[in-house]
Amino acid sequence: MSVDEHRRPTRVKRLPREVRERQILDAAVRVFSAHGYHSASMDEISDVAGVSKPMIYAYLGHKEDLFAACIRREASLLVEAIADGVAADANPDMQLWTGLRAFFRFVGEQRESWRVLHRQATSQGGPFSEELMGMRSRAISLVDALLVRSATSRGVPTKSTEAMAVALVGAGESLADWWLDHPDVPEKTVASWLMNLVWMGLGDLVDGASWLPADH
Amino acid sequence: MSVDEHRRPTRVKRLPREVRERQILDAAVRVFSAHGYHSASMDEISDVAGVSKPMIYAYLGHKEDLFAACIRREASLLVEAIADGVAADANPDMQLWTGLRAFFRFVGEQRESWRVLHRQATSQGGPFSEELMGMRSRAISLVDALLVRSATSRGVPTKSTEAMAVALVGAGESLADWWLDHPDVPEKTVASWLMNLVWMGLGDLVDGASWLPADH
DNA sequence: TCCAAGACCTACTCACGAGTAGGCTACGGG
DNA sequence: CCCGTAGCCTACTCGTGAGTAGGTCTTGGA
Repeated sequence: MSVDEHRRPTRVKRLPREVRERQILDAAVRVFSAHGYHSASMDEISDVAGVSKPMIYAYLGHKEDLFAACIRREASLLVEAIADGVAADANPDMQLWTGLRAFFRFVGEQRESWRVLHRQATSQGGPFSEELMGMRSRAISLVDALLVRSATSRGVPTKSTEAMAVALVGAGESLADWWLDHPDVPEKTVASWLMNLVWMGLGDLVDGASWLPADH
Repeated sequence: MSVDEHRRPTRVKRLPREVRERQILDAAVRVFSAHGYHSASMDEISDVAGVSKPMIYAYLGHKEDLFAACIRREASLLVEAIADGVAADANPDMQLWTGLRAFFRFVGEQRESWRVLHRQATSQGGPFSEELMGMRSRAISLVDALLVRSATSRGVPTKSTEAMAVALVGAGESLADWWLDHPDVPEKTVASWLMNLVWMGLGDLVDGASWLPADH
C-alpha cells in the first residue's frame, strides 16, 4: 500500500485567479463561521477550499486580510438588502417593516454569513472589526435616519434617536440569533414580533393592541 | 546595572489561598476583558495577578476553567442585581424600569466585567459559553415572566413573549455597548431611552408621547 | 520552438503560549 | 527542634498554527 497514495483524480484543472478567490472566500466564511476567527486555521480553510495554503496568501493575503475580505463581502450584501428594503418610499412604519423583513430574510438564507458577521466579528476587538463596525454603523444610520425623519422635527434629542437605533439593531441581532435555534418559526412571524415590540411597545401590547402590515 | 535587578520589594508575603484566588480572578477579568479569551495569555494573567503561572493552575485549573470561573462570578452579580431590581412588587412597567436601571447601573460600574460577559463569552462557541448562556437565559426568563404576567392571560403565544424577551435583552446589550463609548450620558437617561422604546414603542414616540417614571 | 508568466504545490521555519516537573521556603504543631 | 504541609517559583516541554522558501508544471504568445 502507498504506491501513488496521493494521486488527486486528474487534478481539478488550473483555474483563473478570480474563481479561486471566490472559492477561498466561500471556504473561509464556512470555517470562520464554524470555529470563530482564532480557532479557524488557515490549513483548514485551504483544505476546504481545495487549494494549498500559499495560494491563499498569494491571493487574499494574511489571515486578518482574509477575514476582513469575508466581512466586507457578506456585510455589503446584508446592508444592501436592508437598504433596498427601506428605500421604497412609504410611511415610516412600512419602511421599518420592509427593512426588518429584508434583514430576517437575509439571515434565514445566509446563516453562515450571519454567524461570521455577528458572532465572530463583533467579538474580536482587533482591526477586523473596523470593517464590520463600519457596516453596522451604516445599518444604525439607516434606522436613525428613519427615526429622525419620522419624529417630525419635534425637539427630539439627536442622541436619543441614535441610541434607539442602536437598541433596535441590537434587538434584531439578538432575535436573529434566537431564530437560528428556532428555525420552525417563519420569517414573517419573527419580523412581526420585533415590529410589534418596537413600534407598538409593550405598553400597547399588554393592552391587547398590535401592529399589522397594511398589505394590499 | 543588573545586580539584583529582580528583587521583589520584600516579597509581598505569603497569602492564604482565598485571597490569591480573588486576586487571580480579578486579574483574569481584566485581561480577558482587554484581549478576549484566545488572545489573553495565562502568562499575562499571572503577571497582572502578581503570582506565577503554576499558582493559577493549582488554584483555578486550566484556562477554560478560569474563564468559566470569571463568567460565573460576574454573571451572578449581574443577574442578582437585576432580579433584586425587578423583585419589588409593582406594576409591570415599574418592574421593567427598575430592572433596566439595575442593569445599566451594573454596566456603568463594572465596565470590565460587562466586556467579559458580553463581548467575549458570547462569541466563543466553546464549552465556556455554557456558563454564560445559562445566565443570559435567566435574564431572558425574568423578562419573559414579566411579559407573561403582564399580558393578562390573553391568548398570547408563548413563543412570542420569549422572542420579545430575547429582543429586549439584545437591545439592552447593544445599548450598553454603545454607552461604553458615550460615558457622558447619565445612566438614568440611557435607561429611559430603552424604556421608552420598548414600552411606548416608536409609534407612540413619533406622535410625541413618552413614558415617565411615576416617582414619588 | 522557446520563454515568460502565472497557477500551484511540498515541506519546511519559527514564535508563541498552554501546561508541567521539580524544586525551594516559611510556618505551625508535635 | 524537626517535619509536614501549603504557598510559591524557575525553567523547562511540546503542540499547534501562521507564514515562507523554493520549487514544478502548464499555457499562450513571439
